Amino acid sequence: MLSTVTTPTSPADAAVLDALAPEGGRPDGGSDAAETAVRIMVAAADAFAERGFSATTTRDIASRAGLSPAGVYVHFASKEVLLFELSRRGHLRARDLLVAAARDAADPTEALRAIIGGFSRWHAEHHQLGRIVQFEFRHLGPEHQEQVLDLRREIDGVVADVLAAGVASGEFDVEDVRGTALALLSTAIDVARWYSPGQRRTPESIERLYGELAVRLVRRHAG
Amino acid sequence: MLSTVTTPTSPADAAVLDALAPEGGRPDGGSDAAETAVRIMVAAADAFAERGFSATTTRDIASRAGLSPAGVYVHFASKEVLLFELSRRGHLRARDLLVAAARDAADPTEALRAIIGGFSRWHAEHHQLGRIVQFEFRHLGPEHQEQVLDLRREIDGVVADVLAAGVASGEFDVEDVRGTALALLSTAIDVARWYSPGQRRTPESIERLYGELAVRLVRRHAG
DNA sequence: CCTGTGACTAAGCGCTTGCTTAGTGTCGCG
DNA sequence: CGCGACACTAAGCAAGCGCTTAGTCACAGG
Repeated sequence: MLSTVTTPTSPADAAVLDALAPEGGRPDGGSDAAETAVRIMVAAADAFAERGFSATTTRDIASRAGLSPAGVYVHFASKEVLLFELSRRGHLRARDLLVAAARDAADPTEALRAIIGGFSRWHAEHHQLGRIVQFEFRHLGPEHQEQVLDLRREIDGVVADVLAAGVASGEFDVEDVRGTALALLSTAIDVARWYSPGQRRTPESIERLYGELAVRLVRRHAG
Repeated sequence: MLSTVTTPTSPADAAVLDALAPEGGRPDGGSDAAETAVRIMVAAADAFAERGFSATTTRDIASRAGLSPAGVYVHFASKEVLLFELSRRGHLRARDLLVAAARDAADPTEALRAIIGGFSRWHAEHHQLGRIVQFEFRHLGPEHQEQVLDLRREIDGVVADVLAAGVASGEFDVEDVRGTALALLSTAIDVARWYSPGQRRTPESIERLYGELAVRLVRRHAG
């Protein structure tokens, strides 16, 4: 809702760590260098989501990660590079989620429900990372913006493809495919802005509602 | 005028000025003090929308407004107060727009089309102010946040009321009124994030599409 | 003419910023 | 043991920050 207050995000959610950790399961404890890098990323994700990129100091990130201010620079060349790494990993995870959901669905209707519901749920569960991904984009340097834009175009493409497939099969009745895709993505993305944990709506209920609304929006009107 | 070098205020849209200027028409030229205050607000809106609140310096605002750094403080007590004034005026205009659109509509269907279409168009035309209103909220002090929240609750209420009226009249088929209102507001709000002038989509086409999508989303399914 | 008012500037204060430098402690390996 | 590699810290630098202070200037009222 418009009136939802953005509460300070609680530190070090398992969800954030989950979305940042490397692909394969850790064999034992993991190397200390890589572990520290992840701890810095989690700390930065917390701080950026709570205060925004520009209002976050490197000292704040360092102390949340249990390091001295200089310790961050052993693992990341600058605050901007740290933002880019968070943004890149966040986009990758979100894209993989969408691609898998679209691939596994039986028909365009179920595909649309799965991708919009899933994307909405992702922005709730990973609302810290989601905020960074969606709202701190402008603080990336030009070449990092370009790399992120490539990933965004992939995400847009998945949604547009599902809509086009539904129109082709006759399940959907959509005049403006790209405009409708834009509106659907907006509902999911905006979840990251208003969601905060511990409120009435859960990621699961958001997934259900938003998946259903997406299907309602595009279905052929039998009347 | 790319070649215009000496203009202190860069983009300074008429749209921004329009949304910030005082209610009544100016009798003659307007007092110089009030005029300067508006010039500062326009400069700050430009800068906040472009770089974000924290990345904007008071020196940047001052130079865009053609003043020395100290000149800003004659009219505004602090950078935060300036943000609040922009946020407050932006919310007021948006609220007035919604209330008027809902009041003037013939039935709930047309009311919904008017408020969601109009709100979307507003976020395109005033995308600078829209970004500040929607995305810089957290940089307000606690009591200023509270004042803005009151306005947001009014805006939420207008949408929920229209949906409830449509359900009552039988025009709409909506299971979760507040959840659907949330999703509809999200599409409109998110326009401020992605819109930029000079692209293919115009504020008018956005108004038409998003108004129509809103109606599609809630209409009774005759099948 | 003098005086008061108020918009505005030049200069700068105290502090914080992102990041660097020089050095410390601990480790694996020969 | 010695040695290099490397994660990490203490201290600090240059630059920039929000905002203040002391004063200038144009002008209205008398």
